[in-house]
Amino acid sequence: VPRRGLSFDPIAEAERQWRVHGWEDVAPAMAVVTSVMRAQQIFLGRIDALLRPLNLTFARYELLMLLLFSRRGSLPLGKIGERLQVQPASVTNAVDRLEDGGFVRRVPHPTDGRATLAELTPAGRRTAAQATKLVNDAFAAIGLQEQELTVLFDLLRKVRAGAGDFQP
Amino acid sequence: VPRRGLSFDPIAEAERQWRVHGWEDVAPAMAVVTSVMRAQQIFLGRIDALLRPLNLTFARYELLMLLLFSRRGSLPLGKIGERLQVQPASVTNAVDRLEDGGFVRRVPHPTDGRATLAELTPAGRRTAAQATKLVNDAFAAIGLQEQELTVLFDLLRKVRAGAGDFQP
DNA sequence: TAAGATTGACTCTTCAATCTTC
DNA sequence: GAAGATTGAAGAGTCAATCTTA
Repeated sequence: VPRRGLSFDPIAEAERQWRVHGWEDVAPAMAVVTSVMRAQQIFLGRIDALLRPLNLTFARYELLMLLLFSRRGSLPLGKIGERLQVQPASVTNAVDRLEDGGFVRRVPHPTDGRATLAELTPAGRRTAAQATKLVNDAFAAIGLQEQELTVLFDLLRKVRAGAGDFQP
Repeated sequence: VPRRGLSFDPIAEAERQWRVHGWEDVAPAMAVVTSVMRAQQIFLGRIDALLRPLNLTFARYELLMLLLFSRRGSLPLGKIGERLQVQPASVTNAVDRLEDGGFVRRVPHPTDGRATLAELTPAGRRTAAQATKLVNDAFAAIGLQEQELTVLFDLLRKVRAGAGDFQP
């Protein structure tokens, strides 16, 4: 997305405004929240654009990779939502699309009549590998050094843990 | 959102899987991208929940604050989109809702017949102040120290600049 | 009763097409 | 023709309600 860049950083400018208006104490946190929002928008836009030709989105790609890394190439939908930290409705939606694309099959759970498994098809396996090549290029293009990535990850991990996302 | 936390970090687990499957070189970047996605989800969920009683969302709140910080309390919709880095359609949508809520008025641009201004109403000014109290609490609850926030901001700024978001 | 999954209503986002005015 | 704004369609997310099975 070659949207023309601004001649200044709008988030830095917003932080300045917060300070000017007497909220110096929360200005840095505000800037961080806004930066996270914007970074997410950038990442998602890039990756979704890359994956579009494969009939995938980042959300569906994550689901595909989770299945690929699973022992049997299949998982109950509930387990998927738990791992991906999304609502059941989102899992249903993503699996619907993946099934339409022929990447996944719904299979009844062998022992629990309430549950459904999403199972990778051979096409799903192939496409996951193909998509990973594309996505890896996008990851590499982030432009941070190994150590910076580690610091960034650790800080965000602290944020997530603080929000009760998992037991640290 | 008191969703029960997992007993492990699903993103750290995903990174481990990437390493196991031979993508050690991109695993840290993958973990960062996923962490940003998740942090955004957390922030947005919290803030939107806080603002819901005021009939605001984070997107609308940002627009309100941009107007509040502007010289005249009004800006052309195009300028708003540029500053907030969202599409024109998103601005139209947000202004529609804010207008429904009585926080903003559409006013014809005095010199350019094509353009429209969004102008704060007195209620909009009051509500913006009220919302800021709530949002500031959420910001303060991030749980990072001043210096950590600075480091986080700088790293994300580098990511944004690398994506061509603005001229560094 | 509770768990697993689905559905429908709603919000926010993007994109492409359109309309008016410069 | 190009800029500013709006519209409609499509995707993904939330929540609340529902249906089936344990």
